[in-house]
Amino acid sequence: MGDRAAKDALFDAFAEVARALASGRRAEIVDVLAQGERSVEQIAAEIDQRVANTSHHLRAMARAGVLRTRREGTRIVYMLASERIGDMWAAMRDVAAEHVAGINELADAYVGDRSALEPVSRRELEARLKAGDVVVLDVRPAVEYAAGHIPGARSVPVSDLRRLRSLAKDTEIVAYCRGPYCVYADEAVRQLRRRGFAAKRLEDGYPEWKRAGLPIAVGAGQ
Amino acid sequence: MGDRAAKDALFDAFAEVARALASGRRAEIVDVLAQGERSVEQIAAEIDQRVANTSHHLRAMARAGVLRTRREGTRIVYMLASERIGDMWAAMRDVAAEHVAGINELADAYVGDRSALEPVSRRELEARLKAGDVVVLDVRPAVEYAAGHIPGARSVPVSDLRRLRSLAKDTEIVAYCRGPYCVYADEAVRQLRRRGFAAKRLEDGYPEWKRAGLPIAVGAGQ
DNA sequence: TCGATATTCAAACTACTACTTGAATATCGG
DNA sequence: CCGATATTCAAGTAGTAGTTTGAATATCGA
Repeated sequence: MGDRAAKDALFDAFAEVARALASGRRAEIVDVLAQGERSVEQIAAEIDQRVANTSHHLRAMARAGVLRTRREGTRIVYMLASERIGDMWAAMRDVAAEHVAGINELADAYVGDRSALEPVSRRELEARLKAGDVVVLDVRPAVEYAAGHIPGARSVPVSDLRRLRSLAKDTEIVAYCRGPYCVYADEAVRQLRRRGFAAKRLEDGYPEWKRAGLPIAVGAGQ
Repeated sequence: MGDRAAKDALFDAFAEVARALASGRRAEIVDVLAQGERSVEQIAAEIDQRVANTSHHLRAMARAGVLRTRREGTRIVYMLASERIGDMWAAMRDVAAEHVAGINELADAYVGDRSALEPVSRRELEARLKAGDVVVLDVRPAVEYAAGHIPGARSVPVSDLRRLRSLAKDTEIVAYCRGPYCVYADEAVRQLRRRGFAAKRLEDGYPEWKRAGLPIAVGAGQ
């Protein structure tokens, strides 16, 4: 007991969890799976990688314990092993946002200039939802809405946004999507503003809302 | 905006934070620094590594943003960049405890058999501290006690435990140390029991107590 | 300024990791 | 059982990480 070899082995095991997220592509995978389970092919498409390479990453992560699989007919569906993985990913992202030099420049390069988008905090959105003076749009793909969304939000994937007609010009709109580094809500807000609506984005996204213990709704509804 | 290269760069930056903890030795370093700042030499001693190698790890971690340094005369003192690093380490450890196959066997191999030690939860210790029917011992080195401890706890490093005299045989003792995988409290409980005391250990340690937002005290006192 | 102490650098070796390509395996619908 | 689809395996390459050794640098106290 207490010898160096045993201690090393224990901490190596802890480190394996970090190693499972210690590559940009694997971080992307966790970010995608935080929205819900996906097949290998879907994940490969989202992270812009070959299927074989994606499969390799997925298996490694599953071996490390952070992912689980389920068979669905001919395809294998991967998912986060538990919600605690999402907590860890959020902690990691927050640490990066706080401490990694240049992360803001990288974020800007990816999401573009956000200064005009006036992000709304969770707390503020919660209050305004209660007051009922805001229309909330979930601009993620419809399957993600169905897997869970903010109660009262309407599902309008960015791709369908043009078809949106039934909104008074004077109602204020808040759009949300996958998280702080997701561009769907940005795109939606820009488009809505061009059409004359008063639109803002939620500062983060659905997973953060859920993680904060705020009420959620599930199903295709609305 | 939104192109693959920018997205890859952003997520690579997130991954760098994970990479900073993706080795057993670096995980040990975070675990040590969660107790308070340390010089390179002290850290090297705690993780049983050469100073040069330790320095190498420390610099890499500082470059990634998870550590900060301070000069103190001839030595460089390293510390966690912020408490959020500790949160991330805790999330990582919890994920490992929940999902990594064989982690319990590795932990047993390191800390020995704990089944007889009857760990006490934070909640329970809090209640019993309020009721005043328990003696709490902080069995970490004295400097760590001084950097922060549970209010009302008495500082008795394991090495000094033999000298402890002034305790009635019928008072119940709860010992705590650095965390769930720290062996000081285990050793203390075993020793106290051999001497006829009713001793148990806190299930985790001081950092978890603090992270849970429970009251803490600072200073050499008592 | 000089010696002692603490830390970092440089070079070298070994081992591992990410990604690609092409083949192999498993399931489903007919 | 067969073909089509989805996923995984195997082998190879290029690049990166962990550790060791010995030298270099920086600060302090005299």
